Amino acid sequence: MSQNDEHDPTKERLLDQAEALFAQKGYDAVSVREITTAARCNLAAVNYHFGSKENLYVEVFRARWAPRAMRVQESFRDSLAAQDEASPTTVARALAEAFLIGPLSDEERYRHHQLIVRELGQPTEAFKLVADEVMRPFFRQLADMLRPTLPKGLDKEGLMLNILSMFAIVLHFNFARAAVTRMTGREYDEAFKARLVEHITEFSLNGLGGHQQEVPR
Amino acid sequence: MSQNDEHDPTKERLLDQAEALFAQKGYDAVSVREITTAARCNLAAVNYHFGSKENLYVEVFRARWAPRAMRVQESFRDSLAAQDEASPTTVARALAEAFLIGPLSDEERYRHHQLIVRELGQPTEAFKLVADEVMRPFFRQLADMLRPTLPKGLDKEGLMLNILSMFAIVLHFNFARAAVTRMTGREYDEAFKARLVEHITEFSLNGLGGHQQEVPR
DNA sequence: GTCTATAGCAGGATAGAC
DNA sequence: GTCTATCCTGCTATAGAC
Repeated sequence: MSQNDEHDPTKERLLDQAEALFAQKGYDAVSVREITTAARCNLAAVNYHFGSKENLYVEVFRARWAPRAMRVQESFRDSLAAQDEASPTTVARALAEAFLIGPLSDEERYRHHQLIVRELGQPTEAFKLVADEVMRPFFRQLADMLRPTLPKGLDKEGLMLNILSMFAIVLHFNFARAAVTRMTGREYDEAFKARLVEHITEFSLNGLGGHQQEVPR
Repeated sequence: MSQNDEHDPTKERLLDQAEALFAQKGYDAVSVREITTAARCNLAAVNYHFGSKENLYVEVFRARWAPRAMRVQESFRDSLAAQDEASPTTVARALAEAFLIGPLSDEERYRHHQLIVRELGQPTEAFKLVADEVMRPFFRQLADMLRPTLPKGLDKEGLMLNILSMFAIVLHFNFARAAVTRMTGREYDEAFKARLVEHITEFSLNGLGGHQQEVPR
């Protein structure tokens, strides 16, 4: 915590296991004992390295969650850069791809979205970091990309609402897997994820309206 | 629990306070002591009336959450019935109105969405009830309404994905108030909720595409 | 930096008086 | 049906040996 922040193996293991458990069960349902056991270290290690359980939670966001969010954003920008222009179509598709397929493993994606959705509904100390250093800059980029291509009548707030809605869908299909599987009967295999990317792209562009035409790639 | 299920005042107060607290903090962060104190009754009352804390949680969904979901669905059907036909436009608008304005007080809406989103992300015993008795029948109704009006090329699964996406947006704007307020700078007053209904209707119909034209009422 | 041991308190649940 | 008293387990955090 004090000087050599990275590469203390115990600290790293604690962050890994804490993230997995906080994501899976939520902050209150996880005990420090559970974390230290999973990290194969001593009970006192959390307090030694992070000061408190709460601090460890915030540190999970700083040291694990936020960097991973950056990887997703980079993946998004990369697949956009491969396109000729940033049309709403390419932006919507790149967004869906980055968040549903993207650079993360299934396990990482699961953790990532469980953690953020919990923060969205019930913000804690970690939310400042999430909002100010991750969401706001990314939404600003998206707004800058989309603004020139969308109708003039759309004000700044309307643009933000559009972005939030696209996000809502992407988050939901990652977060509510259990419910989606239950309602569609489909597991989250590669085929279904590809199907979801198609759907999200299409819905983000045309809503219920435009299911006739193909979405250009 | 055994015979006269309703109208035991203590039991009712327990359900009310338990719901409020579970919604606000999540199951694990709430203690039985906290609930019984808020309900102005004895610590032992939870175990007497519900057998256990976990059972009380499930009972909150059965006796409070599900009936309220039914009220929202009725409100949706009522505002649709006032329309000439169930076009995608009227369906989308009625959905947004039912969930964002609808028959619920702000407090009820808050509880309702906190509880369901928690279940969506991390299903418990209560999820069976939510999925089988509330979500699935409602989605089926929506599908029946929308099917005749949408393009023929849309298969059953595509229709379900569209419905899930509309839901994702509606849930998100109720659940992630804190984040939405942070990103837009707007409080959830009547004006903003009306704005959100417009946005959701428009986005559900046309996505990013159709912001030029007005949405007919 | 990692360990053991333990303080100190809060949790769910129950027994039994009323 | 409601209460008090209490059991027992588990929790976070810390002190101090190594």
